[in-house]
Amino acid sequence: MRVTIRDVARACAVDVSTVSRALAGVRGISDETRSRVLEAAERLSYVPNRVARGLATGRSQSLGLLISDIRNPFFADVARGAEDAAFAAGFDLILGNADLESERQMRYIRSLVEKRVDGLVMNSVTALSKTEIAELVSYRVPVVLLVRPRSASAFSTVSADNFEGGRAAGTYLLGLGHRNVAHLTGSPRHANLWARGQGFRKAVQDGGSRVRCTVLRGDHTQQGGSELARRLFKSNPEVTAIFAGNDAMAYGVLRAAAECGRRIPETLSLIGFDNVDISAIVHPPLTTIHQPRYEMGKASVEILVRKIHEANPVTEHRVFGVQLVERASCRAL
Amino acid sequence: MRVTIRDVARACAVDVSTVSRALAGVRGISDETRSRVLEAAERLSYVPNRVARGLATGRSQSLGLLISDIRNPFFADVARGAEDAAFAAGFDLILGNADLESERQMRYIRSLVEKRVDGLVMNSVTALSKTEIAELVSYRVPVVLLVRPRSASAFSTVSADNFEGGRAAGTYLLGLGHRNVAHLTGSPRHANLWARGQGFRKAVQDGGSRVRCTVLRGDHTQQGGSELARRLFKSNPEVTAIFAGNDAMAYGVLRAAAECGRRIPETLSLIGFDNVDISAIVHPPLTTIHQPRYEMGKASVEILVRKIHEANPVTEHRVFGVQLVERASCRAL
DNA sequence: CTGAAAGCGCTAACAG
DNA sequence: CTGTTAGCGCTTTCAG
Repeated sequence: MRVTIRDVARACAVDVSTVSRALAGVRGISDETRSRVLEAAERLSYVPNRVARGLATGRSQSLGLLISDIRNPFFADVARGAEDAAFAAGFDLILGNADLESERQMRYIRSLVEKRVDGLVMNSVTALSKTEIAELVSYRVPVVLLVRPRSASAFSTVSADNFEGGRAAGTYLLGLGHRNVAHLTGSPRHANLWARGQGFRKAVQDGGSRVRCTVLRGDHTQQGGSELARRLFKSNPEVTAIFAGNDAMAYGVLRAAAECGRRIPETLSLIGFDNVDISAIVHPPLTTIHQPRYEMGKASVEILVRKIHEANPVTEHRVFGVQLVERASCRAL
Repeated sequence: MRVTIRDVARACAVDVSTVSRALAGVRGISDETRSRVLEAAERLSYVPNRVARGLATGRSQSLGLLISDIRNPFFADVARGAEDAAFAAGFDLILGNADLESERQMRYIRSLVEKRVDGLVMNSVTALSKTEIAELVSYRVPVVLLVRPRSASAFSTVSADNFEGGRAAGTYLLGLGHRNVAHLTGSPRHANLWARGQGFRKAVQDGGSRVRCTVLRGDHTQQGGSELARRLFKSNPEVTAIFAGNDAMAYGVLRAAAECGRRIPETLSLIGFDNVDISAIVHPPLTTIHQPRYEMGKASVEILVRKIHEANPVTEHRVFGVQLVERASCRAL
């Protein structure tokens, strides 16, 4: 049997409540008894039982992190930021990979609620139906989202300024003299990709009427990028610049370009979005839009923790600025 | 106040213990009362409290995953495998990034033990001192390690066959006709890297006396790979093939080679270890040794779960085969 | 098959 | 400042 608070109490002839107080480090206990208790606890190698504590206090000191896939480097960075913030605040982080599948996502949510997590940071709720979202809300657990849903909601959010990023990409390309540009992106239901596209479109519109802009949609993966690029090269061979919805797609473009004999950046400029680690390693080094992933993860649990501690929590929306990282995949016309 | 098992009991005029039995799905309860209880639970939107259950049963149904850094794609894959296996077995996974810092690692271990995790999968214990390991053992929590320590220990392990991988790299290079080869690696304290080097050395020895093999040690990072490569090009300019201890180092070599005007694979063959995702994207696509990361993560929690359920658990050592993935960074002499 | 009762280990008023 | 007294919500003997 494990040594409990009672054993410690017995060992120094005090009540368990006294031990509890000493261990909790509250004031209102004499220094002498405190150190006596602490010494005894140490000697008996007492290990507090947080689940018992959790039952008594109603707080588990753990948070849930529900993302689509930790293997996506974006989420790995976010997770690290989240984890560091949680660690600093004395919380543990329960990880869930939900693949944006609503059923899997709900199973996780229920499981986490049963474990009484004190809060939840989630990738997104876009895969959830209205009733599922209602269920989530009914659990009354503080939630921070990493994707700002277009509909208003009770959840706090942390996101990057995707719109501005898209616009920056557009003005950069136009500034380089490109007048026949393309945007390769994913499903319009993907809020982040959508905002990037909108920003890009805005830049193009502001660039005057002489610029041609073709938009192609497909899978927002390397594979998808390749396919779209090939289609683009056929339908609009005069295109001189591409804005890919994310870096993965940009790598696909890189591939397709190599196969189709289009040299980057000599005859085709390419800009991505994300600034994944390998962007600097790939050939040619990819010009892209950087979003502060680690900071976003960190901020999301900081907001969450604040929300947990506050009496009547406010829903907060924090958007992080993005930054164009100029490398070698774009060239002036 | 949340609805508890008592509310459900009251609602169908039975005792809480009956509700408990119905919910647990044990036999020895009439189908009629069971369905009545289940229906009431549903109607009241009862959400079981797993921390209370945990206190009563002594099991938390959660596991700890303690790795150095989730941003390392190797661990991201492992984590995903671990998470999938945990999910399938009804366990949650608490993530900890310990950076191989012993203090941080111990803080996590203590915190996880306080939370009464049912088991622990850890990257490695090599950063821990003898007393720290003793402390870990004293907690009597089932542990699976992802790095097989060279010393015997009470922990189960899951690892890749690093020795065989190193040997495969060596025989492959020799088979290509290379007779002046180099191995760039990290600290000899890093058990995996060490085994790879030993395997490589073995292949070289088996290759006869006419092959020259220089070994350089530094940081096992891209940066480190670059520096070692530059040093190598100075000290042994006739080298025709390099085996990098991991892919990150190989990328560093790629960089250094480009800067020093050595073309890969034309004048220099390069082989890595890990088969990180980008290996296929980088230029030239990297020939490397693949280890089944996802499967290793999966296996580690499967072993852990088995260990948890068994009465007198056996420590198990599972080693996964590796595979040479031939791409375009090596050429016959 | 079901109810009663006694905890699991800890916290939190409330007295003294 | 410390002890007493109730629980937190659930499981689990032990009777009936």
